[in-house]
Order: sequence, then C-alpha cells, then structure tokens
Amino acid sequence: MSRMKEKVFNCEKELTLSVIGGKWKMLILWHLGKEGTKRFGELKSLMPGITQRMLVNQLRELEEDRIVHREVYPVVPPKVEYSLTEQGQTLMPILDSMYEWGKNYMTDVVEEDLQKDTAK
Amino acid sequence: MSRMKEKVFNCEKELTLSVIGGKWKMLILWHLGKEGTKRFGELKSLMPGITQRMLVNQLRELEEDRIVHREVYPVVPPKVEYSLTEQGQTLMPILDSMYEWGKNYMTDVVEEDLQKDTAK
DNA sequence: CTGCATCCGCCCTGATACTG
DNA sequence: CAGTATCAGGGCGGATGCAG
Repeated sequence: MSRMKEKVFNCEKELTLSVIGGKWKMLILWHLGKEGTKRFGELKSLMPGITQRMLVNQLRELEEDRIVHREVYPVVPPKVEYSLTEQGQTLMPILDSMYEWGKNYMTDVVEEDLQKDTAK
Repeated sequence: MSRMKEKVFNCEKELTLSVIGGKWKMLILWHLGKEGTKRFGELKSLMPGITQRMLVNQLRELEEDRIVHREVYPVVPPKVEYSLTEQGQTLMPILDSMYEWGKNYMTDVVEEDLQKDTAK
C-alpha cells in the first residue's frame, strides 16, 4: 500500500480507480479473471505492445494492493504464475460493467458521427 | 472526441476509463448525478483543492465526450450550468459500484493492517 | 524465463495572473 | 462569475542493457 499512503482521496471511488487505473491493469485483470492463472510470459504475449518493465511494474502494484497473487516456482528456468486473489475477483463485475458501457458508448458515438457525415 | 482519436485502446474498458479517468471527473460526475444541475462556482466550492484551470479542463473534456451538458445563460454576471446528459446518467451505476468497492476495500485493508500491527 | 536498473521525454497537473 | 494564458514541475511510461 505504500504508494497509496501519499495519495489524497476525495472519495472511495478514487481509491478504486487508483487500483485499476494503471495503463495495463484492467487488461491484466481481465485475462487473469476470464482465463485463470497465467505465467509471466503468457501475459506478455497476450498483450502485444507492453514492455517487460511495465508488465513487471503493473503486476507488482497489483500484488502490493492484494489484487493479484504471485506464485514463484524455484526451478530453472524460472517459472512464475499470477492469479487473482479473492479481492481481485470482486473487481470483475466492475470490469464487466465498464466493458459493456464502453461497447455501447462506442456504437453510440459512431452513430452520431455517421449522422454528422451524412448531414454534410 | 478529438482527444480520443489519437489513443489506442486494447479493450472497450479502456475507453470507459479514458472517459471517467481524469483526476476530478468522477467527483464532478458524482455531484452532478446525485445532486443534479450545478453552476460552475458551485462545483468549484464543492471540490476544495481543485483549481479553476482543472475544473474548466475536466468539464470541457466531459462535454466533448457528451457526458456533461453545458448551458450558458447570456446574462451579467455570467451564469453557466452543468448537468449530466443521458450518456452521463448511464455512468452512474458504474460509479456506484466503484464507490462500494472502494469502501469495502478500504475496510478490508485496514483490518489486515491492524492484524499486522497486533502481531508485532 | 523472469526480472531489475538507468536514463529520458512527454503529458498531466498546479500556480499565478489577467479578462469579458 | 466564469473563464483564458502562460510558465514550470513531477511522475508515468518507453527504450535499452544487464542479471540470476
């Protein structure tokens, strides 16, 4: 929680946002929530465009916030698996809502833009 | 939508996040959604700590995203009222969920921290 | 395979002053 | 009252190289 300590929240919603608001966090949570436990490399290949640095970084913060569990297998080569904690599971309904809202919003916006184009 | 145009979204959830993710946007939407139409000055006094620059900025983006409606009354002194659009109304359930989650998360975290303290 | 360290650029945000 | 203009700072995120 250390990174939370310095922050000032005007509302509990902002706490929620600070947990899921990282650039790649929702995508990570989505994969772990919908498809279950994943290895580091799997997550990386599931998210084209993310750098190793960011993947590690986002996972560490989610772990620190007790949203994601990190299981290290002491083998060679290294094997690390990530999964949602119970806390993390409770976020899924919110992500679902955001997914649905975004989908509807996109179609609505597209429709309005089309109307503007045909009006020309 | 112009500020959206350049962005790349891996998922519709990220579109949703880009709409509500501004530093003060959730708080603005909360006030407008729960308490109805507000004047610029009212919003400002409801959010101690926000600067005029940021309030204007966040409201403009919400307006551009068709989440907030801006009504200007041509009087002296100026009077401008802000309210949620229908699109904006549909965000409220999500904000409610985030509020509830954040509240529960906070108490859970506090409990765990207390356990750690008593364990010392 | 999984991760850390370093450097760096850019955008978001804050502070302040000014205006119709 | 409700903005706009300008300048400056900080932190997030990207690229790269190294390590266990």
